[in-house]
Amino acid sequence: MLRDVLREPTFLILAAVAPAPLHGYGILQSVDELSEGRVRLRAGTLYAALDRLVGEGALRVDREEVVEGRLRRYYRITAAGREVLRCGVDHLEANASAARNQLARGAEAGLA
Amino acid sequence: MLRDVLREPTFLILAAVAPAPLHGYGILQSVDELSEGRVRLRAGTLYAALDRLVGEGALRVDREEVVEGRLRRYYRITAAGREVLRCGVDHLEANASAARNQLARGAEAGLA
DNA sequence: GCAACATATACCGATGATCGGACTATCAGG
DNA sequence: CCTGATAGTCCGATCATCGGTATATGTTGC
Repeated sequence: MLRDVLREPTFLILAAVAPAPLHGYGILQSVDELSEGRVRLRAGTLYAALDRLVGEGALRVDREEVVEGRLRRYYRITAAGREVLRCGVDHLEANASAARNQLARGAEAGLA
Repeated sequence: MLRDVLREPTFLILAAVAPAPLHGYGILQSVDELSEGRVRLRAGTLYAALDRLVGEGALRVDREEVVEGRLRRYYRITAAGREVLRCGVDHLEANASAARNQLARGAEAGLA
């Protein structure tokens, strides 16, 4: 379970797949919604990250379908992947609250 | 004010300098504390990031002192830098709460 | 006397996630 | 016809970060 850092795209990919198995293109859209348009995943980033996450055991391929002549590959989050994501959430919140506190201390001091 | 992404080290550096001007080595220690030991900045990362942030106008050199024969260069956060950090905090919190929600939806569905 | 450690900054090559785009393919709508 | 949505694949480029080295001084401990 040795994860150094979850970058934003990777973090959001895991979050997108957390509720239910989802295919690549669906993840693309889900990440867009989850981040309220702040993050637009590149196809290259997505499929590379997907391969990486499967390799690390955070995701696994659930099933493949062909819908209207187009392949859909569904990815499912693993127990390890959920743990990584949970850890990442805690991490993010800790950083956010620490930074918020630091900003408040600066404002108090009347810093530029 | 076009900031694509704040990576964790950069984010924490800004947070460290937010309350008051601080010199490089002090930032190193502050980041360590702020992140509760989760993040250990490399010297290379720090001084490169510092130069970059000054170049971007998020920080500026406040003053230089010589203490016990050693140079201390103090960095001060700018108004733009505070804005970048504030923006980053919101961003982080939004991502964290979205991911938390997704995890809850997965748990509800009894996903592995 | 000397090793080890804290303080403080600087430089450099390697790594790897992400970016930015191109490519293939099908189907719907104007 | 052409655009846009859907769906996946591949590839070179970028650049923040990593990991380590170098330089210097002061302090602590054996």
